[in-house]
Amino acid sequence: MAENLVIVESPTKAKTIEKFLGKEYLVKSSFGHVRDLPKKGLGVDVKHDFTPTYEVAEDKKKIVEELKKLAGKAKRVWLASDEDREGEAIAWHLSQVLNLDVNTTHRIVFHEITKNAITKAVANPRIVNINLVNAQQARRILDRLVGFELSPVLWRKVKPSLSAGRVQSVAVRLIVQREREIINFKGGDFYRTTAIFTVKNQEGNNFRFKAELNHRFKSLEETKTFLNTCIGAQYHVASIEKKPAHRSPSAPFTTSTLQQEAGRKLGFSVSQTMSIAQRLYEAGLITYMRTDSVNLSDDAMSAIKSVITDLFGSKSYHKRIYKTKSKGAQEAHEAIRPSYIERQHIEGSPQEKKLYHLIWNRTVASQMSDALLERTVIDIAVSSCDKKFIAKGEVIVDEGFLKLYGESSTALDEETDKGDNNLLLPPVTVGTELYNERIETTQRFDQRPPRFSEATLVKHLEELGIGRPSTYAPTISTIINRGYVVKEDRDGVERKYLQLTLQNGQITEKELTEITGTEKAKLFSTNIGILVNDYLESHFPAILDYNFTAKVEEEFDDIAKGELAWDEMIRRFYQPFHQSVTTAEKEEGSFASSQQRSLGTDPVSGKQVYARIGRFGPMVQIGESGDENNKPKYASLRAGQLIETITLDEALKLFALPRLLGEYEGKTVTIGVGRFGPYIRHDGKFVSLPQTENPYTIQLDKAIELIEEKRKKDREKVLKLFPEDEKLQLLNGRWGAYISYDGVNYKLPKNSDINLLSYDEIMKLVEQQKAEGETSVKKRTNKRMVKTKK
DNA sequence: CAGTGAGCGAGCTTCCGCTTGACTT
Repeated sequence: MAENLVIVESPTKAKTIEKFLGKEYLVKSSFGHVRDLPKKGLGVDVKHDFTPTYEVAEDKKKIVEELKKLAGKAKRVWLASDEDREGEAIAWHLSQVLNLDVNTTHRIVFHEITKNAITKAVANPRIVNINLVNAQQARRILDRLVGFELSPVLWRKVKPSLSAGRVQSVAVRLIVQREREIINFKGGDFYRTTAIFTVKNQEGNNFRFKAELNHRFKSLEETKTFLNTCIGAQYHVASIEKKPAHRSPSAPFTTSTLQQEAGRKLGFSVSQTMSIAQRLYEAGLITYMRTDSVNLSDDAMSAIKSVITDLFGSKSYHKRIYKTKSKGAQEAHEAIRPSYIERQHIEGSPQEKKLYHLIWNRTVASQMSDALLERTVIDIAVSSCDKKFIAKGEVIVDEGFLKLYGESSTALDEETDKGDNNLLLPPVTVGTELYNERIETTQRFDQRPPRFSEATLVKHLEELGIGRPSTYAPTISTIINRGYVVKEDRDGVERKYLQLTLQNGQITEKELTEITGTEKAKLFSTNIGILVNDYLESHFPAILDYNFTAKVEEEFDDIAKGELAWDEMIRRFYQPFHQSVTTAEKEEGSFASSQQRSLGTDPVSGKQVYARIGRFGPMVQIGESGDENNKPKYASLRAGQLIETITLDEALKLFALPRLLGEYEGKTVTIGVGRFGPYIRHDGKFVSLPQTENPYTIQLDKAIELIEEKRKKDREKVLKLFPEDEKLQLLNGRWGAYISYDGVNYKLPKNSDINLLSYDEIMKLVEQQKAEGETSVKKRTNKRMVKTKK
């Protein structure tokens, strides 16, 4: 029996450490926090010094029991949870549930998993730092008070089951505010001018290159005037400037930067990145994936040095120590890096390989030399005016770290519009005459602010110090599950633009079209997200303040230093906060109806048209609510439509469907639009409208034609019927024949001849598959429940 | 794949941070 019990947070970590410590040490994991406030109810006695009630959660009871048993047998227990606020609290909770004396129990920490660090830690134990624990308690209690007092206000004033919190509500606010910036964006247009020049090089060949005019024209007239002055003009090199430049590698990955880069370079979602990283971690291939540290252990540093020297030579090595820039970083771990730098390639799924490769490259590149560049700028004078064309070139003199890790634009938010950079420029001297092949001026438009992707949202939250590495992915899930935001692709729209070309002394004008505003996997605020945000912003501005977290973090720091009592801090916060909750609860009426937007008057009835959120979601309404004799008409908004931006025309269109076309076979024919697009409804059946048909103008005869077509298809679908039981049918589907019984589909064995199968044989197949299905039915209903919950 | 657009009816929902499962498709 081992005399020493060491408790860490992660089971993977436990396995690794056990190897370093040897036989006398048993290393176990607590699987994170072991106790917490109760799942239901506030769990904080606000009347008595905010005393918290802690409980061991149902799913933690087993592990706590096991640890208790082992702790009882061990001679000495070492609490080795992470070296940060949460880790210290885990150690303290452990001491409480395991009945250990908190004043004598050994507390050890290490922020890298190396033999050296661990033996050093074991040699230098301390005891639990109660001030740090208190800072965590304050954090936990504050979050509980905010979340569990604000959410019920939303249930009463907006809609049941909604939620609000210090982190999620600010995340939603960022997205809503950005959407408003986009709505209010008034971009102008301008004309950008480029020219193609040629010059003979030393070998006598023509060298072509591009240059851009140092002026953007505001109108078409100005543009034309300029082009006219260029007819017959001469061009020569006015000046040449060569400048060395350099680029440095980025720091090794933290959780947030890994999520951003995996999103940009590999197209992974934030949660995808985390679960792939988790697998790599559990396989012992990378260090811990939830970290805010950019630090590398000494062992790793020297391994990186030798790898670089081996692969690229010692000239490519450049030792660099990175410092974290993110607010509130706690740095309990290392940066995310390969566990063994020597392993450049791993076995695994394609995704695992890609992510590992990204981590390996980033880590090694972080210790490599700068990339050296030479930037050349050539100014080209125009004989007929004082404007200049500027040709820019960039040549890489020494790749440095770029050998491994390609340029990553730090400004994730901005679409890169770097213009045209030539890789090479001709070897010209000042005064050289240039031949102008063509001048092209193109209408361009100011860019609206970009929408958030998952990764750019994480980036902004991190910059504000809001949320932790372990919560970025769950926070995104929460705001999507609550319906505050949706993640989707949206089609762009066509936009026309002008292009003028001057060639051979002739100016030609062309109108071109492009697609603009296409969005892929972006976060869009919904109507309910906007409404909840506006409610919280107006009633609880202090919580929604982007600096709220930063401010309370300062106080948590004071508590950690022992300069402030945690209950005193909470008291000061709670008094005004609770007051604002009480005030909000006293308010009468529904917030949603107070936010009703008037769109104008309906030209048919002359009544007002409104948009707002109703009982069943966002809608438009013609006429006044509460008018008993003249009830208003209602129509739901379609997916993607916002109360804030819907126009009168769009609103009126919503009332055009469902449309009654007439009767066929004594039953009405109507046109509607549903989840899968426009449809014809007749005799309880639905027929999808093909893309070519317009639901607003289609006529009865065409609809009947489509109904008959569908009937014909359905008839062809039926391969065989059975007189024994009309619920049984053999049908022809996309993947061949199948059985349909009582509305449920079943498979036919491959290569079965449907003409030979008897009724009894087929029913046997149905019974068989029904029985097989039983086991998976539970799963299926589970899935459905999750979906409806969303 | 409807159309709905209250107010006496019962009880529930919710936070943030630590950790990994348990299911298949």
